[in-house]
Amino acid sequence: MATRIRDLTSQAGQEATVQGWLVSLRKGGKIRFLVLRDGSGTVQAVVREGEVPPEVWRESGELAQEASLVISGLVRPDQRAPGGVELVVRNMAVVANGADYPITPKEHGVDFLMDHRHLWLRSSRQEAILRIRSQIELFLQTELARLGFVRVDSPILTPSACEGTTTLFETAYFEDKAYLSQSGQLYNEAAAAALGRVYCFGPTFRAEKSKTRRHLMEFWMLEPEMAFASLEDVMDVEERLISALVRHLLAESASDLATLERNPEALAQAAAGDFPRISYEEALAVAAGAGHQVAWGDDFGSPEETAIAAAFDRPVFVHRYPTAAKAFYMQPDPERPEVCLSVDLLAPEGYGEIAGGGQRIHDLELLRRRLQEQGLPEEDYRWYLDLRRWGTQPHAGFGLGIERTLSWLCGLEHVRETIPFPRLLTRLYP
RNA sequence: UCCUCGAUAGCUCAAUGGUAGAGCAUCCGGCUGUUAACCGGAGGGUUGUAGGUUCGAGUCCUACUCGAGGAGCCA
Repeated sequence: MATRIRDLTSQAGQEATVQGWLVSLRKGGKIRFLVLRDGSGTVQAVVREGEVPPEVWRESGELAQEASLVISGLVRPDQRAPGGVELVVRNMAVVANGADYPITPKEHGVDFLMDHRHLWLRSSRQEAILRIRSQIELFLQTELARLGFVRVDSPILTPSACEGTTTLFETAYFEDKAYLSQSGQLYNEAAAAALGRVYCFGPTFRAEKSKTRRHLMEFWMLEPEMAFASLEDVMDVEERLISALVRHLLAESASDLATLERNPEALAQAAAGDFPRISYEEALAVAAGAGHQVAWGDDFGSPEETAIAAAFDRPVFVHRYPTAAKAFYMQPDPERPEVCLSVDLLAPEGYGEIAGGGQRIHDLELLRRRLQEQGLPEEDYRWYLDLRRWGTQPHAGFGLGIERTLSWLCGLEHVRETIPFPRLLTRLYP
């Protein structure tokens, strides 16, 4: 079994074999430096004429970027080697050489990189982002399990528009039509009445013609749902999850964050928890103070969200939006029915809304009335209404957008880098 | 759908309306410690498409195509 490059430092003075891809080749007259990567790290391999078989010497001079290699040699600490350890090559097998690799160590434009996304993934920045993405997905699920949540997968093919508002991708379902899920929430509510605390995690689809750095047509959402729970419970769980996640990443993904040049100081406050909780009306005042006048009843646009978030040093909850501005299932505040028990979590530094949720309507008649008011056909929601006929209870949940969260945590310019193969308004390739 | 900006070598970019260039990549040569190595040489172009103005258009005008950022909508 070959050694992974990140483990080489512990094998100084020993022979080792590594397998990987050529990042760069620097040639002297009788000495060559091969930088190799294998997904766990990079290492410099040194080839000297006369110290390797003649065919290895010849082949080492003909290698192209991204050639795949198996190299064996002596692991030797050396101040001159990047990372402090290098591999003195004794032998090398060329698994595959190449030519004219499109992505060079120089600058490239976005369109070019997106066209070569399948190769772009090999760059150190993309590696770091994908590792952090994996950490986030793993950690959040582990943490939810610790809190007693059960993962219940919701369907991706759905029979009709669940929320009515957003545009759905339509697909053929034999003689019928089906739509790609835009949220697993309604199904989560059914599952929560079975298991108490549940979450779903999977891709969601929005056929909106959005073309900004915060939008994808296909993105991943983590949606917890709790029976016998309130708006306050939602904020408690969100704050606990996010702050624990930030602490986890600062500890476990420090080197990847460093690769991305993400300053840990920018995340220190979020790691501390204690996220401010302000009402929609308080948020209106904050926006107005920053020069953004929003009329009561209107939702915040992106510039307003950014201004509100900028007033705080950590993520901020904005709760109790106008009922009319939110989805039909949001529970109106019993004391003020014109606002509902909803909450958005806004990330700092202009990253905007990363989570949205709230308390759901549990009263059958109120829910029917809200469906009617929004012009939604009751027969489409028969099973959803059933949840209020038998064993109904106050329940609440939220959806956390993985890509926006990742974008914020990594300090990225655009969510397109947070998902391996982004689906954008004008891009379905590769 | 709307607003703004853009498209020149494989890539990133230059070029007062007057002979289309550079760096990187590629190929050839040199160099025994390189760090985005360096030095010398070579090849590489229907300037997004179609029209127009002009003695002359990469440059000015019109339309279209494609892309980027933003708005709306949202996570």
